[in-house]
Amino acid sequence: MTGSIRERLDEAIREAARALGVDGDLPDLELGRAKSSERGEYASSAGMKLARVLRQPPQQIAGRLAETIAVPDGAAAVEAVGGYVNFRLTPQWLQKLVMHVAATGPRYGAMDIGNGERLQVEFASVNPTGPMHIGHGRGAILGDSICRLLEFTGHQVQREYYVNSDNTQTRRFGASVYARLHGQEPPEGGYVGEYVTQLGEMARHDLPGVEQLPEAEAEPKLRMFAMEKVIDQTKATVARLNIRYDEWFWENTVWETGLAQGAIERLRESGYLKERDGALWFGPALQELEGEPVQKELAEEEDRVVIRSNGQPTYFASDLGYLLSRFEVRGFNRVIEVWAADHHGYVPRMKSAAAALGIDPAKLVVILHQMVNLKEGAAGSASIKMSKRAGRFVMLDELIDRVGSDPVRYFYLLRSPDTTIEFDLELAVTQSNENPVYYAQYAHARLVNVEATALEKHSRLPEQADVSLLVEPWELDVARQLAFWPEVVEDAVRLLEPHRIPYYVQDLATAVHRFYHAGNERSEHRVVVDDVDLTRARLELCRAARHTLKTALDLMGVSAPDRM
RNA sequence: GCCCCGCUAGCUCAGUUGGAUAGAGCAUCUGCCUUCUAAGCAGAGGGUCGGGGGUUCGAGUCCCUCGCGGGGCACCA
Repeated sequence: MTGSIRERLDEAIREAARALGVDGDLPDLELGRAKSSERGEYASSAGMKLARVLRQPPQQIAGRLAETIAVPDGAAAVEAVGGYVNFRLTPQWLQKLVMHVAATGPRYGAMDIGNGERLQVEFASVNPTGPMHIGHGRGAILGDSICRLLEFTGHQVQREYYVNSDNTQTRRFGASVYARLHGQEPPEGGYVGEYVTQLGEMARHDLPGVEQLPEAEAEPKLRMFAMEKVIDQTKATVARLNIRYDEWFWENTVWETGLAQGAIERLRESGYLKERDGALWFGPALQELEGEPVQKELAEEEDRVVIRSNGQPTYFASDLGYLLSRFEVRGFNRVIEVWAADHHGYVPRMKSAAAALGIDPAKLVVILHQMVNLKEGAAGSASIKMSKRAGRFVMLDELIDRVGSDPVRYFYLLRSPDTTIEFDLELAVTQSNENPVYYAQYAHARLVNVEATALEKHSRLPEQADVSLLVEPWELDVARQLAFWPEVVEDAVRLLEPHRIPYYVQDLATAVHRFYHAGNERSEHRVVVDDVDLTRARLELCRAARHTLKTALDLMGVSAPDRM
């Protein structure tokens, strides 16, 4: 039983369609979850889809499909209604599924989609000029969960944090620390947060003599010192959120290893670079002049500076070397970038750079998530963009302190990357008790508890569960939810959308709570009853649900406590 | 001005390539704890899916257009 039941039903109906004489390309028969459970769990609009090809009325086609189709394992009863073909999962199949899930345990839903593909996910790479704020938390949690999903589905994932160490921002940061060290205000465009002053104090202590050095000598030392402190803190913050990185990759290494220089050289030779106004520019449009067609998407990209007229490279130059590091030196088949929406304009530039370097731009996948804005003001109406430079932000650590890692992760993962989050810290704190994460965790804790109770009461339970005893609607409802899990994983991975997981968890937890509650209504519906066979069968269901709940929570990086 | 994202119940949001009466959580209201965990269960109210056109058997979903909100359009990242 690998893959989703949805997929197997889809194959079955396609086969039936071919048997009806549809040859050549089959249209998508749109087999998916039925909107209303009264019609079963799955439905296909195959009748309508094939009406044109078969030149028959939809109703008739659906009827013939329902007669022809061979559903694997007797998984579902098939019924034609109008032009639709509806599938209702059978109790027998659901019962068998419970056994399968209980036996598979934490691996239920895991599938080999990636075939061991080596890929890198780079996420939450913040300028090392200050602590992470709640906006960065979104990218960090999203990226981490994407990694978990990919790992769960047969990909070999490397998790990377790119430390932007060599740029105008970090130099301003160094200059700001220098100013604070000398009791001065940070320079124009510098960093004003309290932590800058603290970094200055730490430097005074840890870098003896730095105070006496002239700025030109002191600033690079202070910059490096401050960046390392910031990265140390970033590592700690991220660890609190149960986020793991394999590599903290420093930008300066692409220069020290000559990768950036090599990339520039390669582009120069292939005619993508030109000098203008004393600077070196990258322009994919140049290639077109030489008769080489350029992909439309790339051709729209404007020229970008690689080396400034003052001789300093831009971050873009580093990124060229960084591309080579990942695709050529380290040989990842694909790289997934998780960026905030304010970087969206950078996507075509990176893709065109990749193409110019001879890297398939399709292998550079960019996931954009919208911003997290601060909600402030008496009316609570003003939406403010966070700014590290201006010291106007809510630190991620503060949020974790006040709410806790699990609710924070759940809160962020619940939202699709496409929606902007208006964040109100006070509201988040007061509402954390209503965070749906507890609902799911409680379901898990209940299952653990009831399983323990069962083993306590019955010292000897049958080895094998007789799952045919699982006949109550609330029991089969749990099994039904379990049947949906693999397709949820499929969709979440294919679309790289982890937010599908918490919504599933909510549904599964609801089924579990109802199942449990049936025993509160009438004691004969409890898991632990006098009848050992019945107890054993329900225990099997508990195990199956508990494993799946735990697995889903794991994919979100959320804990599954044994008691609450 | 150009580009990207959003607009769905009072609030916060789901809704895979268009499918049959539009969903969840929170909030509000009504019931349910001597029982395996009440951080729970059952029920109720609540909607012109931002407005207007279009495409077709069928549109929250696709196209056009307008409005509102967020984010970009650097020799910042």
